[in-house]
Amino acid sequence: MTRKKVKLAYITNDSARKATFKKRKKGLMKKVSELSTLCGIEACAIICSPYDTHPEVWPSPLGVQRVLSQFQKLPEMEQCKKMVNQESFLRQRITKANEHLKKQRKDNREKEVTHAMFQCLTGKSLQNLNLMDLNDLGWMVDRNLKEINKRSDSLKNVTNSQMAAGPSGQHPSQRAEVPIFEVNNDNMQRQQWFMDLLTPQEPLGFGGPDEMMLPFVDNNQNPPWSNTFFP
Amino acid sequence: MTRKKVKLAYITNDSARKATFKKRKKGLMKKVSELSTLCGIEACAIICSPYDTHPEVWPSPLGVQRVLSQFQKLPEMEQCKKMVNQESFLRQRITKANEHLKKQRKDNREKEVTHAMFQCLTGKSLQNLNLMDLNDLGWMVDRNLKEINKRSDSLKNVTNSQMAAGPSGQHPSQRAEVPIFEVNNDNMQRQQWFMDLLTPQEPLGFGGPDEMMLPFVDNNQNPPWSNTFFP
DNA sequence: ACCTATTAATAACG
DNA sequence: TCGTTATTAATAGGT
Repeated sequence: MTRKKVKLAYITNDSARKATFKKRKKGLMKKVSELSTLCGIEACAIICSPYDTHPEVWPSPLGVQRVLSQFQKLPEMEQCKKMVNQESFLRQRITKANEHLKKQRKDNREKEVTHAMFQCLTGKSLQNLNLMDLNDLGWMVDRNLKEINKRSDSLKNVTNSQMAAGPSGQHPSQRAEVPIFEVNNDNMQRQQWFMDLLTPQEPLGFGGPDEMMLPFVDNNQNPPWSNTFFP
Repeated sequence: MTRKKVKLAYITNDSARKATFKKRKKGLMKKVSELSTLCGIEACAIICSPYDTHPEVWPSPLGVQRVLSQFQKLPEMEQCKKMVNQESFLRQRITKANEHLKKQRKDNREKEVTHAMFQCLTGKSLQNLNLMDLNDLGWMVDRNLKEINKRSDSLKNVTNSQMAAGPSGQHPSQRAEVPIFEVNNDNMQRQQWFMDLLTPQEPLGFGGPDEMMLPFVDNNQNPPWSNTFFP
């Protein structure tokens, strides 16, 4: 799984499949060995392939027999209970993959909005952002301001403590307790600002028709500050 | 394999061992599954542990039986041939680890000598370097000069080609074909320079007694430019 | 077979 | 236990 993310499917190219098989068989044996060593348990692996005349085993045929005997002691029904393994295993992987996808989308969205934010800082117009973009942008700006104020407060506290310990600080009276930036939590006011800003238009993304549009924008009306992606 | 390189030994801490077991069991099953899918072969894994009431298997008890039957068809002797697996497996890993160690030492050495080289560029004296250090340093300086000249030549060629295509370049007559820096390959001359430079002293490393000495320096006499580490 | 860019596995921590 | 993150390990594709 490198150079390119591999598709989990039968490799049709013969030589590639053989190469992969050799590499992965080795890797797998190593893993079994490590698991056994690290956790002090018994385990075995058996790999049958057309590339080898007999099955490859770990740790050794006798070791395999030993492990096998434990497995075969199970009554038939117990063995069948475990049968779901295969299916539930795949289900788990699908679930996990979906969760991962969701997270990735959220991360992507955050990156997009951050990008838009920096575009603003370079003076770019907000005209090309649609309502959802502005919504997310506002949410993120708020979050950032809160973090800045939080950081600012903690720095002030440190400074104050230092001044209390040794009065070498200067102009303590100038340290106000108000946030550096005011976080406006008045949604109605902001919504009005949105309305002033928005002119009827098609959604264009940040950079005109040449740039990618923001994906995953559904057309449901999301009220401002009620985000699909955030928090 | 992360945060810290793990020692391949039984994990004595109970909770840590259990956590590792769970993670690695999952990883192992995934690996078996992938190998089977990608290469279209039959394989199975059986893991016995005190954490589970019955052995964990992949792909399913029936799948295991199928694979097992192939394995058990082997005559006793064939099975025993495979017995060496375990031992030869470990031998291979030891060999590989040693190779890795060797490579790491070489890399370390290269970093040390590079460090020394930059120290020189900041005007630091070479007095504290021993013969082997100077030897390696010289080797590396030469190598770098060669690369610089090579790069210089290729750039010149590009420029010349461009000038041939469109004569917009200027002062072509000033482009000499001599290297920017002359690489001195006369070992005898350099050896003399060494002798002039060296005064009887203990080996001190680069930065005086507070800095680490260069490790892996054996006391055998290496003739200049006949390196243990390089190339 | 070896190399290296890249992804995957996972140890430690919260 | 679960999720996160820094780091190491596995390995796909290329030489």
